[in-house]
Amino acid sequence: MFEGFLMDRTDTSLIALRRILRATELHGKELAQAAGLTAVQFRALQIVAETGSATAKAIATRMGVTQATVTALIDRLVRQGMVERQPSQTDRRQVNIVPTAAGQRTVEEAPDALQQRYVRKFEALADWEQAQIVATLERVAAMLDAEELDASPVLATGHIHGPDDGVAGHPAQRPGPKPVAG
Amino acid sequence: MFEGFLMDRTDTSLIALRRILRATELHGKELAQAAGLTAVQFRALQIVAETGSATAKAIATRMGVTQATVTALIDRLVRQGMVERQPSQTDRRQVNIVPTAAGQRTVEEAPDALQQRYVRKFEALADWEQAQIVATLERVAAMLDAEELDASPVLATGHIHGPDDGVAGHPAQRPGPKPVAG
DNA sequence: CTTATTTTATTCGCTTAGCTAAGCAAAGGT
DNA sequence: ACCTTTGCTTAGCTAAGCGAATAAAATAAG
Repeated sequence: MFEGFLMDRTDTSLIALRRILRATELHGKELAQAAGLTAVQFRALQIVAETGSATAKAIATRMGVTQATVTALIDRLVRQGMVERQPSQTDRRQVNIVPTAAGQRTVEEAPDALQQRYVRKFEALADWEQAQIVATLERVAAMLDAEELDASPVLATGHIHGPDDGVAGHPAQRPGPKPVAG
Repeated sequence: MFEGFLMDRTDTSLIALRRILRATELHGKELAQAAGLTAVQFRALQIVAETGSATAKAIATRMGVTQATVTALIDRLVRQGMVERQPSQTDRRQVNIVPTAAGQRTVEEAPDALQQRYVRKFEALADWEQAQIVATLERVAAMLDAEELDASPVLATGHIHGPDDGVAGHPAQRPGPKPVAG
């Protein structure tokens, strides 16, 4: 290959990618700060609020962590009055985590500046431009995640999709992110 | 999913974005696991190895955390034989963190599967496709990060291409993202 | 030159987040 | 009725982060 400029383009794309990551990373903190919760807590609350109720298992799967982690996480959310535990009647092993009024409000009122900014700008684009962006993003995503990899719209905070988006699918592979050992 | 009517293009693009984030997130763990370090540790080691030496302050600034955090982080890297502390002669307050041979090797040999996969696929694309991807990614990045945002190629780890690709630059501004409160 | 201020790193105590391993209780199978 | 799986919790550990309090060196004032 012509090392010269071909390489340059690869670099450029990597850097753009990095900017995207960085922006989202910072956004997470920003958003959590505004809501008075940590990013992880907010994420869990979001999942709960999205469907109105979720089991610990479901949350763990969605977040890619173990149940034990979720237990502690929910403890904190309960302590802050964001969610409540409701033992399920259909299956008494399970516990349904439901948002409190405050929790629901928190999620709904979260500024989510980043996404709003993005959405605003995206929707201001011409039709063909939008189409092109979608096509490219999907292509890049495919290049990165190689195998299929559950892409539930976790980024989507409020509004976006309807209330009862089943979300069911969730191959739930990736049993545990298995982070490094000590 | 309900791509039918509920899923407009904005949604689709957000989901693609989310896939990209997710892939990178997982990649961080993967990479760290291969290197025997956590993602954060690896990142710090990377910074140190990049320039051959860095003060705690510099690392803190680059990573956007406090010095206290860096101290503990470096402790762990020292314990693992990845870096060493070398008191500076020019300014006896500061401590230069330098990589050990093992640490240097670790950074250089890090597989960085994600990036390699991406680069491989990217470079297999037709010329116009590459150009289009670059243009779109930059556009999206601009939509997301709005303001300035030091976009140094931090993603670039073992870096596929040549040994001495510039990379130097690093404005090293970014006074400190002042991460979320606790 | 002496004193005050700022800078750099560390230590201490605490919180969040993550894991594994053990355990209990409810559902299901055979 | 007995195992087995499933769902959640507890307990104990590590990593990562913070702020506050030092300690020591480098600067700035005086």
